[in-house]
Order: sequence, then structure tokens, then C-alpha cells
Amino acid sequence: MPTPRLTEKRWSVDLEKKIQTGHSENLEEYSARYGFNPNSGKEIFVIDTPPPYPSGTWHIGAVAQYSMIDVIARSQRLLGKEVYFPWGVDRNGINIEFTVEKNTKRKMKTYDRAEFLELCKQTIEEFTQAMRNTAKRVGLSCDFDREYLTDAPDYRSVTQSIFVELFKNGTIIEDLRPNIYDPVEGTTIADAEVERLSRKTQLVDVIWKLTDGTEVIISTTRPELICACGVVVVHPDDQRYKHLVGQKIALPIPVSGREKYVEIKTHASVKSDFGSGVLMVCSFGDQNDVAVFRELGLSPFQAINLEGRMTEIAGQWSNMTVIEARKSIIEYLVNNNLVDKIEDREQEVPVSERGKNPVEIILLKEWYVRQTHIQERMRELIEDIEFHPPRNRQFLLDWMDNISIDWPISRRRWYHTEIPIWYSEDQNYVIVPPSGTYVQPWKEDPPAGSRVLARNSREDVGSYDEMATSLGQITGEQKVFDTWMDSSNSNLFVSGYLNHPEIFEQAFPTALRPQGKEIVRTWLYYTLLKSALLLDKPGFKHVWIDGLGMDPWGRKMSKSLGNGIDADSVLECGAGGRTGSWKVKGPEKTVNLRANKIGSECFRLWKACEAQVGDDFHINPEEIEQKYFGVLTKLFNVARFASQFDVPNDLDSRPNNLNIEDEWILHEFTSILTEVKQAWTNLDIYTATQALKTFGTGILPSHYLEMVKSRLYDGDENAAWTIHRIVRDFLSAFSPICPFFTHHISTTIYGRSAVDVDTFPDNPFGAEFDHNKGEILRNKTHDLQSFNGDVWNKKKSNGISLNQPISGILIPENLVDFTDILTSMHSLE
RNA sequence: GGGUCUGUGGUCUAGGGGUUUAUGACGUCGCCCUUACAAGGCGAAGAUCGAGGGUUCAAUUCCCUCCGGACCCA
Repeated sequence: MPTPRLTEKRWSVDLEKKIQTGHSENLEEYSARYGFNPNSGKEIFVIDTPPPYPSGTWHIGAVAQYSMIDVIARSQRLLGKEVYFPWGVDRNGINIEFTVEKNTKRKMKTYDRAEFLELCKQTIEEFTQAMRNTAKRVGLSCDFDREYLTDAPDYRSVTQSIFVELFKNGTIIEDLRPNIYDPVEGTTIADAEVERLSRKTQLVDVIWKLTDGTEVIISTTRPELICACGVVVVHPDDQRYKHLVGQKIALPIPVSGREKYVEIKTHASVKSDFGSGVLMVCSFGDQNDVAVFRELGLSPFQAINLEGRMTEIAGQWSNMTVIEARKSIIEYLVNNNLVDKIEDREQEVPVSERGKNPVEIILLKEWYVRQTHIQERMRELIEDIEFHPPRNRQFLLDWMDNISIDWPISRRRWYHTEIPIWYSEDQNYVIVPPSGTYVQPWKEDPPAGSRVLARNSREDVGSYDEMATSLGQITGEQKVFDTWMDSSNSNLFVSGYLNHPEIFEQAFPTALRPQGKEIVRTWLYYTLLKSALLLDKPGFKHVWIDGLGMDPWGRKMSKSLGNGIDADSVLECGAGGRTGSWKVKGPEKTVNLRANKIGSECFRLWKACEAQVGDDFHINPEEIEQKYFGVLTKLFNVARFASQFDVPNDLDSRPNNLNIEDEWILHEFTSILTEVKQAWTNLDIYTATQALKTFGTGILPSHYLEMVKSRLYDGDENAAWTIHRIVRDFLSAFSPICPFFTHHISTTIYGRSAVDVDTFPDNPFGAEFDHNKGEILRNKTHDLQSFNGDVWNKKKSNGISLNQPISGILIPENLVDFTDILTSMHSLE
């Protein structure tokens, strides 16, 4: 065998790592390759990458998803687009605050604010670095030079400027409204941040009395809220209680500073079969209470304060925590014979997603983004967005159906973007900063260029510089934004909004939003809301919503289940001779999974082949290796085989005397390229990868190469041209999936990296492509395959080795054109 | 408790009223060193298309109920 140019015997994880390191270390080359160049003249394709939140380990499911976003980025470059694949990191939020609190065993609010922010920043920077390394290791072709951090001034200033813009036009308002509040962490949270935990609670049947002494039983799990009761309701159709409606009923416990009787009314939301069928409505036990108060026009009572303690209306129970008050009030009711019965029951308690603390609904003055008024328009705008897969559009529409209240955006936390506003001494005016500046009102005065607005009418009354003295002692806003206020600008930020208007013009609506389906109601919804409010446009052209990574049995990976798999361990599996081993808790027993070699290329190939977009996927390292490392080996060997034959000088001009088998395989290849190009255009990774894999590991090596082997050894230039043309272009078409693999092979054999190709490979016939001839030849493919199979089979069953001659085989009618090559291929006699 | 999505050999997947005796891959089993590749080649076995009911001349495909999984909501 002549010496192959591809000297390595096989593809290995060590080789992969070497190439990967080379890729990311040569910064100049890297940025020429993957940097965003808005002046290239190509069509701009901006991807609104989900900025990951650094929390220590990066979930393997997310890394898998990310590698598919990279496949899209690379395939769009291959199609000739100017791709901006940003690398952003989401660093705002309560998570990092919790981490610092946990690490230092000290609550946030015991710190000096500036000191605490510094601690958060240091901690998150460490996590960020680990994440950057993993991103590079898995081959993400992000523009790392333009890294954006959501806690950096340039990013936060965009959030703040958008706030000012929406405040001025009346879309952002402040109001005293019932809010979901986490009393332990001391902050408002949004509906989207609440989850449910099952807990044991006591359902107490309390005896209430009408003014005439008639007893009425009301069941409740929240007796401590009796003091905030605004009305007692029954179902309008409930015959048992018809006579009660309109009467006054006395609160069963002493209260202070409020009316002791409430009226009995009807409301359709009452479940007559729950408890006694009589319901006390308090401000605020749950969202239904909020709705009833609003519908009946009642003024709410404040029963619980910001510390989670009872207020003065609770009388003798004021200042107790909610739990203490509940216990004590039940005792009081029992001692006064006001309890009919008490039963234990399981109840789903709303808790905060981050802190797992039971939340309360309390009245607070907070900032809101108005959203109910624009739902109709958003639905129209969303119609122009293409969803991948189309069915996942439904997740968004379902969520939008449930939107009934405005979005509360202020939080009483620290490591977030500050709300950029100051208040005049008389509270009648506010000061907002000029667009493009980042401000921290809790510690600094308004910057030059700030404007003064009337607080209610939002009318601009002058510049702060001139009016400063007339405003008295101003105070800066202490509150910060919900982190979704920041992340929902990501598409605007990466598309150049405010910072690069000339790019924004071409880049918006942002070409692609790729994300997981679990954050449709938050990230996707809020982003679309912003785009609608600010620009009256759909935020994206395409939304690509992927499924989630599950454990090998299809369950969610979680710490508590002990079924997690670390991303780095899979990517490093096989490097330096180290194998991988994972202890994973299955449904019945703990399983020990083992693999010898995986790495990024195998991992990416697996994800590309294994799951259609939108489907949840099971992650099992053993399976990844078993099913896909062999594919890399096979493709590597095809290229290695080809590399022993000289590469023709001009691979772009086809020799005009090609043999029929050369034309046949070139037509087959053309048809694959067409399919792959279409699939890349449609963001359909699965179809593109399957097509390439099937061709590259099947018909190309098993049939074509076997046919032309002897021609190649004999120095046939047509065969060499054909195989090199195919291998070269195959590597280009395949480069989005396995960039390091294709880079290495293409650079070694052809002197040009497949990842630098920015035009999808043309069909090898160019203008002379004859569709009909191609059809005729491709119609023979099936017969060729079965003929070869028959001969191989026959030799085998006759005990003849494959390279020995065989006689008595007839070439079928429709393959007569292939007589010569089939005869020599099988040594037919 | 409700909504949405989903369920195809051991595993993953294609297909989407009749050309289906259901595609392909991995795994399994048997045989084979064949001038790139045993990390390969040839061949075989393996599925009542989650369960039950309905619509239809015909259902894996459409509808309903149930069961399992996921996501979301109360």
C-alpha cells in the first residue's frame, strides 16, 4: 500500500483535543474563522444564543443542545451567511446570591451592599471560566472576542435604557398591587418563578356565626388570614346556602382596626363540594382571592408584612410569623369551641423556585410591564415566526392564553440590574438617566444628561442638570430588575439595538432563537413581548425549540435522583488513555456505565443523529460510544484510503471521460448534497446528518470503493479525481457536525480546512449537470447493491474468498453498462 | 386536579388510512483476515407499531378512554 497522507491509523480523542486546542489558541485565526464581520457583504444571520447561567457544572443536556446550535451556526456559514454566533453569559440573579450566602454562611442583607456585589462577581467569574472551557472543548464556534456578560455595564445599560423608553411611553408603570412575595428572601417574584411542593397541612372547619347566632362552618387551611377576610362567598347555585346570601357574618377571632363583620355573597369560583361549601376570601390567600377581591371591588387588608409577620389587624397575634400565628389561632379557636373538626391533608403549597420558601401574596408597590393589552397583537406577530418543530408553537400559545396580570419586574435583591430611577423629595418627580448609560441609583446621583419627568404623567419637565436644586433631597431606587428583564433583551442586544443601529437594520428580526422547551413561558415569551412593545415586530424569524436531556431511562436528571452525568467527563472520555465510568442511579439499582472513548466529535454526531429537534433525548455514554465512534472510524478510513492516491491538481474541473461508475457515484453524491443542503437550510440537523452518514459509511465505501479499488491502484486518474472530489466535498458538508474531525482530514489531504468553506459544495457536473442521466444512473443503484450482495453471498456460501474468481454469474440486463467494472470487481469468469 | 406534547424489535429511529410480509442503525447470534478499515465484511433471528374501544371496506397512521414519560399550569 502506498503511504497515505493521513498518517494516523485512526481517529482518537487525543488527536481531537490537539486540534481543538490549536483551534482555540490561535486567536487571530480563530476570529478570522468565526468572528462576526458585519461588513463582509454576506447576508447576516444572528443567533440569539441562550446565555448559560454559570452555577458550577454545566448540565450535559444543555451542552448537547448547545452543540446543536453550533451545528446550525456552522451550517449557515457553509451556506454563505455571515453568522453571528454570540457567546453570552447570564450572570444576574438570585442564584449567585444564594451561592455566596451558602459559601459564607451569612445572609445577604447582613452585608454592605457593595461588598456583597463584589463577592458575587468574584464567585460567578470562577464559574464562568469553567463554562468557557467546556464551550471551547465541545467545539462551539462562538465569537468569544465579543463575549457579553449580562452583569456588565454595556449590557445592563441596554436593559436600563429600554426601561426608560417603556416608562416614558406608559408601558412600564408602578402600582400597589397584590404580588407574590418570598418573605424569607425578602423579594417579589413573578408567576413564572413559583413552583409547588407537596406538604402536610391541617384543614380546619371553623364555626362562624351570623348576627342572629346561626352557625356556619367554613373550612380553611389558613386560619391566620381570618383577620384579612373581606367577604364570605358561596356558589350561586348552592341551594343549601341561598338564605345566607346578603347576611352579615362575624369574624370568629378578635381583630383590630377593622370592621368585625363581613357580608356573604355568591361567586362562581366556589367549589361547593370542598369542605362545607362556604369559602372565606382573604387578602390574599391565593390567586383566586385576588381575583374575587378585584371582581367584587373590595379593598384588601394587609395581613402579612414584608418580614412575613402578622400586621396590627391580627390584634393579639400581630408580629407573630405566619406559622406561629396559625398555630396559636387554631389553639384559640379550639379553646373557644369554635372548631367543628380538624383533619390532616396533603396540599400543594406554592413556594419560590429558588428558595423553596412558601410564598405569600401581599400588597406592594412594584414596577410592572403592561402586557395584557398587547396579547392580540403578539399573536399576529408570532404568526410570522417559523417554529422548529412546528408543534412547539403550542407551548407559547398555551402560556399566552393564561396571561391575565401584568408582569412585575422589580425585585428586592442586589446582584441584578438596578432600576434606573430617582425620586424627588416631594415624590412628584422622577429622574431618569440618558440612553446608553449604566447607573446604580442606590449609591450614586443621576449622571449628566439625565431628565426630570413628572411621576404620574411622565411629561418631560426639563434637564436634571438645571433642575437639581429645585428637586430637594433626591432618593435613588433601591430595587432591581427581575433577571428576565435582562435576558429578554438578548436578541436586541446581539442584533445591535441601541449600540449598532446600522447592523440592527439588517439583523432584526433576529434570524434564530434556539432554546429548550422548559423556558418558553419565560425567556421566549418575555423576549417576544419586548420586541412587540418596543418595535411592534416579531423578535425572530425562526424559533428552534429543542427537547431536554434525560437520564438513560428517560427521567429528568437531578441531584436528588443521583442520575446526573457530567458533561466534561463525556468530552474527556478517552483522552490520555483515560476511560470513562459513571455511577448512575437507575429506577431499581445503581448502574455502572463505562466507555473507552467519546470526545466532542462523537458526542456531537450522536446528538445530531439520535434525536429530532424537540424530542427529549436519553443520555447514555455507553450507547454514544457504541453507536457512533465506529462511524468516525469508518469515515476516517475512507479518507485515509483515498489519501494514498495523489490528489488531482484541479478538483474543480471534471475530466470529460469519466467511467460510468464514476458518473454513477457522482450522481448519487449530488443527490445527497441536494438533500443535505435543503436540510441545512431548514435547520434540520437530523436529516442532513442521516443522509451524510448513510452515504459515507454505506454506498460509498461498500460499493463504489470496492468497484474502483483496482483502478485506483493502477493509477487511474478518473477514479482518483472522483474519490477525491467526493471526499473533499463530503468533508465540507459534514463539517458542521464534526468540525475538528473534518478540519484535520481536509487540511491534511487538501490543504484547506473544511470549516473554512463558505459556499455549499456545488454538484460535480456544474452547468453540465444532466438531471435525466442522473435519474437513469441512480435507478441502477438498488440493482448494483443487490448484485454485489448476491455475488458476495454466493462466494461465501461456496467457500470462495472474495478476491478469488467465480464463474457462472450473469450480469443482469440493466447493469450491462457496468459489465467491465463488475467483472473486474468480483473477478467474474 | 387541568392543559400541551409524546409512546414503533433489547436500544435509538423512519414512515403517517391500502404498494408495509413496517425503514435504517446499534446491540445479539452464525460464518468469514477480503492489497483502507475485525473500530471490517456477509448472513440470520428479533416488533401482536403502549393498552382497550370507536370511525372506516381497510387503522401502526384518524377519534375517544386508560396507562407510562416529559413540559407547563392550578
